[in-house]
Amino acid sequence: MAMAESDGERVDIGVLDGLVGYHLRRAMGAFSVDYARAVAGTPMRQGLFGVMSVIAANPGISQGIVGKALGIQRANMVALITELGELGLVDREPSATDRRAFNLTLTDKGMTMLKDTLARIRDHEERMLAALSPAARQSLTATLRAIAAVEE
Amino acid sequence: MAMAESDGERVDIGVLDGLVGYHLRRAMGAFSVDYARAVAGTPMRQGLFGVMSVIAANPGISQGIVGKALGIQRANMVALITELGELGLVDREPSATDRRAFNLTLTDKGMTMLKDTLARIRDHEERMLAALSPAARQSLTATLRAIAAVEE
DNA sequence: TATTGTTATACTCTATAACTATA
DNA sequence: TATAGTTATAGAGTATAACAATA
Repeated sequence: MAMAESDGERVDIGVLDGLVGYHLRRAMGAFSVDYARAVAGTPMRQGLFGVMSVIAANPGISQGIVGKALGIQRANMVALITELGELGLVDREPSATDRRAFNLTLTDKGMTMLKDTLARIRDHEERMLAALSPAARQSLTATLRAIAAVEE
Repeated sequence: MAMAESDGERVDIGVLDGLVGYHLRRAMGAFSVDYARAVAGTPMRQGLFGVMSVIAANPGISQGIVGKALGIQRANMVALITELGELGLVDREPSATDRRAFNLTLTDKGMTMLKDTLARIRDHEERMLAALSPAARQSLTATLRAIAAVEE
């Protein structure tokens, strides 16, 4: 028990095996590796895709609100939005009501990129979750949502 | 539906909400924040604790095997082992059978640190998983293990 | 005073390539 | 020739502090 693959052997990882946080970390790692493979050749990192998804669902949204929705610090949003602008995926127009803020929208190119990337991600998720029944997937999502909500 | 907290409002995050990878990311983020709080004032980052757990379970193990067990690259193990050595938590002795390798063991201080940190981590996990039944926690662990195992 | 976007900075985790000394 | 440990380096994510312009 409490083993991890290593060559052909298995190594006891000790108390770590009883910790949910460890398995969460490893699952995240596996997901990230396969995500990177899924979007290889495109500039769509996880953060960029997330931002685009929120903008698509809320045309004209400000970048501060996008950041809050995704748990991304204001300071870290800047480079993401700049990059999406340079890629021609997002338009940034001055807000008519608040001269400090910008209204973000996806360009046509951005909408196409979002759709294409989503298809790649759906394939990727199917690979990662192939062993899970639809019920198990829903249960997993609900559980992860409950965990993420623990942020007093 | 597909909302995320933001001030007092909720913002539609779009297609992102249907992706398990997104929720995995957010759950990991919440776990990491609370982990950091749990071990504040100690040097026990997640990686260091993991390495110590494997060494404790396998006294005399080499650092390459520890890395393989945890999915940590050889190159990235070096700084971890160096740091644990400087903290006086891990002993590194030359292997009698392979002059390239070192045998790793926890010092007494290391064993105490492992035990103390484990207590903090158990409290932290209890906080994060309070809403989940024992059955739900077991199911979560099994699911995460299955996902992490998808690494052809 | 508070907020939006910004710059600068730093820490952690992860990844690859190339070296050395051994095997 | 392959392996253990190492060095150097780079990308990505995340965190804080401080500033200018605006509210």
